[in-house]
Amino acid sequence: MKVSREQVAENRQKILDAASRLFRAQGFDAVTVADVMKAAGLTHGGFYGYFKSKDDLIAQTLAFLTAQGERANTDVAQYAAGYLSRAHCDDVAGGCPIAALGTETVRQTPEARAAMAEALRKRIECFAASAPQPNAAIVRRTAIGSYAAMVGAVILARLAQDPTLSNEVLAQTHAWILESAKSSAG
Amino acid sequence: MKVSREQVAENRQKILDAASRLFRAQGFDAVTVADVMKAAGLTHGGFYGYFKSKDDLIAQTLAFLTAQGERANTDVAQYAAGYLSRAHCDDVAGGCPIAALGTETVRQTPEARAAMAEALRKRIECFAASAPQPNAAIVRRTAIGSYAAMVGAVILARLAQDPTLSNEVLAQTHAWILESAKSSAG
DNA sequence: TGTACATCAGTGAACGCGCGTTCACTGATGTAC
DNA sequence: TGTACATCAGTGAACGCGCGTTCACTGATGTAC
Repeated sequence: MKVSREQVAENRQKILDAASRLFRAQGFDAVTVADVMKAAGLTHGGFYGYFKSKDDLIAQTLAFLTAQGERANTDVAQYAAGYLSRAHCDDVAGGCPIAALGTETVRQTPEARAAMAEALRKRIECFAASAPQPNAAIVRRTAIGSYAAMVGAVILARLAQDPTLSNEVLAQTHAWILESAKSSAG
Repeated sequence: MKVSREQVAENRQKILDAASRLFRAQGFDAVTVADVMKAAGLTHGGFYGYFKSKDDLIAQTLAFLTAQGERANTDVAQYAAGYLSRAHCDDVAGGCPIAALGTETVRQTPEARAAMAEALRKRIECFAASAPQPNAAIVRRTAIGSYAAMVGAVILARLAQDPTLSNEVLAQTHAWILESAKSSAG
């Protein structure tokens, strides 16, 4: 049955919310269109009223997800403290989309990749803009190096099966980033 | 028809070789058992004479792949130069399995994850063992931080659609790693 | 060394299943009067 | 404001298709004598 226009807008959000959590938790291939619709409280047949295809859903979910991430914490040190916490590492479904889906997104449609590429560009600019250093080249280097280390560390920490090693990867990378930022600032 | 024992051993290598390239290039889900067997010059029916299941192939391919990576370059700086080169970044099919399959391996069977976890542990130990520094804590921190940054940088560089940004991520991360290693050594 | 036979690696058709996608239908919504 | 009707969001059965996996069969291998 037909539903109100407000309901339609709300349902769209619910679908994107459900998809963004499911994709991060299980990956693009393991999540079915029916899974997403069920998690949003709908049946699978209605899906194509909202999206052109599953690929379209993937692209729009990544755009939705990376747009959310922009209410940002601009300071590298502060961002790193949250990013490299055990809580973030354990929360795959609610955490950074690049750390959850980075390697598989490389093989998705150009539309899907564009969302990630844009998020990356903005994140680096955001870090660089918030640094107090006068030397722009060093600021940019620190922004890029720190961000790469954060993303890599969370992926490695999730791969490590030994909790001790996993914690060590997070903690040591965190310390390393803080030291590097300090030494290039001084 | 039956084939010689040597041929069997050779076929097994061909299957693992084909799988290791295909999985890195296309991901675990997009590659079918038939694709792998065809690339190895066989038909799909013979697959189950070699492996228990597709999951078993995945686990054994990762073990095969990470065992290969051990003929290592132990020095961080030298390793980073190759790892952060454009050639390595462009060669997804032949490059680092963690950079190609890291985020999707987190969701694979424990056997598959174990291969990656073991490779990670050995890589860190290898970097740490080759460092000249007397302070073991700093050595380990540099090993972990540098490796995280390398893995993250290649994933980010592959995600960036703009070649300029992609190159910048590789080059700046490389410079950042060299600087960090120097400043903690001095 | 030669011969006869059991073994078993490889083949390709077939299976079941679950996926993305389509579609005829339903009934609440929202518009026209 | 009330009524009549066109619209269209949502439903669930159905569709093709491709996947992982199985299996009866083939014929070269390698062993036993």
